[in-house]
Amino acid sequence: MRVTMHDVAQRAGVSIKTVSNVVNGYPHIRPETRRRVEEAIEHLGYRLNTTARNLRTQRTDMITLAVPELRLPYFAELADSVIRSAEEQGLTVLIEQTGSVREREIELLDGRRRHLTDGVIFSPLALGQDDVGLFEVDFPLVVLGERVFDAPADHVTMNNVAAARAATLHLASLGRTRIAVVGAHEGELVGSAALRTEGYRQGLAAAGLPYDPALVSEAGLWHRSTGSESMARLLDSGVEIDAVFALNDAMALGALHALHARRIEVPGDVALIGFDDVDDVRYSVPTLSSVDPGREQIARTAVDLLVERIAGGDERPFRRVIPDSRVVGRESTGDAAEGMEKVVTVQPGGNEEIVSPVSATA
Amino acid sequence: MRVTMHDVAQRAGVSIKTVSNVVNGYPHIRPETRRRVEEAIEHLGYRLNTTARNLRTQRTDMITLAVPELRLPYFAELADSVIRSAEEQGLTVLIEQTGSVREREIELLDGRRRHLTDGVIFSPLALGQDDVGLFEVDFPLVVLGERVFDAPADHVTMNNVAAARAATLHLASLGRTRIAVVGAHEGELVGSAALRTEGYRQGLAAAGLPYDPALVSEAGLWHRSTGSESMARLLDSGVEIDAVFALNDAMALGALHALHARRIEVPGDVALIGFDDVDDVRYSVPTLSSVDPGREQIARTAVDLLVERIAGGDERPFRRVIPDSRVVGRESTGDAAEGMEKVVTVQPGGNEEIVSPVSATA
DNA sequence: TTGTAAGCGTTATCAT
DNA sequence: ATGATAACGCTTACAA
Repeated sequence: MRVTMHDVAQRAGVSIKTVSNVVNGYPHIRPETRRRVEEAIEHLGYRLNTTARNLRTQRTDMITLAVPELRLPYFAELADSVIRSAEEQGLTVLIEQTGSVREREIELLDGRRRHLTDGVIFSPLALGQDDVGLFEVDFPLVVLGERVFDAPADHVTMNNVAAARAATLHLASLGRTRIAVVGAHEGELVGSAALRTEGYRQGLAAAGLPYDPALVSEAGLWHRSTGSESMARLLDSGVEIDAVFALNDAMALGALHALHARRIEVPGDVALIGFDDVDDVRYSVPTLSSVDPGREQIARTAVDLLVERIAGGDERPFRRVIPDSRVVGRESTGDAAEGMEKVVTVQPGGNEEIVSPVSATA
Repeated sequence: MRVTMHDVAQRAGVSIKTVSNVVNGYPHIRPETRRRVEEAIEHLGYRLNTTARNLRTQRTDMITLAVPELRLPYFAELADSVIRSAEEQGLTVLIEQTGSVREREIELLDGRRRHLTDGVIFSPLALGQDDVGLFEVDFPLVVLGERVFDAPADHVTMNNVAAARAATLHLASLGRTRIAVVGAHEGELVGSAALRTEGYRQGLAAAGLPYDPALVSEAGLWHRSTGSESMARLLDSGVEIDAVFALNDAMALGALHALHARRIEVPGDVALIGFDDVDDVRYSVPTLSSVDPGREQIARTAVDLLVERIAGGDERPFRRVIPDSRVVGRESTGDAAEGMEKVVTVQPGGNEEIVSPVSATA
């Protein structure tokens, strides 16, 4: 059988409590006692049983991160950042892939796995504003993204409208007047697509450009393939275009691919900007301008909020945090080359921390 | 306080054992009893406490996947595949990022977290053949990659030498004679770099081309940035080049970037092939030829082997499995465009399953 | 400073 | 088909 604290205690000639104290770094232990215990631990190859501790303490020191898919670079990088932040707080991260499947996202909230981790950071993609009721859960929860607002939970999101507006203005500032959008979701009122499209319209208006529906191209899932297809459709439609705002970087890379296939020069013929500022865009040909939504800050904030909730009980109201975002100009909008990107902060002060009117109930 | 089985039992007027039976789908229960229990569960909002179950059953139904970094697309995609395979077997995956830090990799093997999950799939990057002794652990372990061979554990790896040889021959078959390597590790005898460089040399020999050290460029970590720098050094050295074999895709994308920065045409002036076949390469400009090491199969096999070890005790000898790899020709080597890649399987039958001479001891 | 004993919420054994 | 009860390995009052 496995070695337990009892075995260690026996060999060291002390009680199990003393072993526990040593293992947990309790300070008031006679050096000689500590030495004997440590010797026994070493000799027997004892390992603390985390499960037993978790049961007793009612904590796991694990948190769940639920994202659609790790193969999407944005979420891989987000996961990386969350894992690092969690580690600094002594937490281990369990990753759930929902695959953007509605049932899986619902399962996540129904508490079936309530006792597996101390809390959940959840980036929904299938659920929407209508499902806001599902977010009233009895465990610590931090919501990410733009699908659901005013859920009874802390929320870290981004300044989508303002950032998209800035991206559009960045294209307009190059003198481009036929600015297309790749990745729109017709008819949607919530979510990244709706908000970024709204920002695009505001940007056009601010630049004095007309809004032309023919310039807005749809894409379902925001992958490279759909971006490529969405761009291709736009080009095949024969509409005149001199700039493209892809609503995320994956689609921007796909769009770049489609443009290249038709021997259209970027940024010569068509300027291009994406959204997310993933690692990829620094090494595409040409390098891609993008909007950095403050991913690092999102991850850190989410972990911090969750840790507060886990530790502090449920006394404070829910918060919404919006990190700073920045437009990063690279070659695809004729900006500086590697290492010399042109960076513009979107709406400084936009990261105001809004205290939600809903009070905690969890 | 939280709702436990006791509370459910009380409300349903049965014993706790019966509740447990219902929860675990034990078949021999009177329908009426089951109904009452289910009503009580529903009414009280009871959730099974996984931690308590884990303590009692000595299983967690979780496995650990330890990779260097999720932001490296290869590992993000591997993690995705592992999570999916694990899920099919009812397992949850805990991801550890080692950051290729030696101490962290050692910690992983020292069993400190022994009881957190049922087993570990480990892709080492800092440890090497000299550390093979550390792999003698008392928990189920599957090793991935090329850093360590003949460890006392199951091992899923790839046919590095043969695949690199095939990649090199693919370049030679285009009539290229000055084939460079990006990403070599001078002096190393184990690991992907050494094996792939060896395959490169074999490929040259098979094509009747001389080996020229001036064509071999180093890179430490295999990132886009280092690939770009490694390529740049090669170009700055003035040596004549008409093809490049980048030892992974990240570096290939970096190399593509460096080539473009110097207005060198791919594949016109220089043909380029990478290794890993990550999603990225299908959407770069031009699309990138690569070697698919069978990532899906690697993930599935690793999970299967681990599950066997967890379930079956330790009776069978350790196995080494080598999935099929394929050379996928795309635009960067003048091959067909999107959707019509030229695919060549490397050494069919190369996935022989070698039973290692070391017997199980775990 | 260290020991004793109760209990965390399950599952498993053995009755009945 | 169901119940009583003892573990699982740890932490934590409370005692000493």
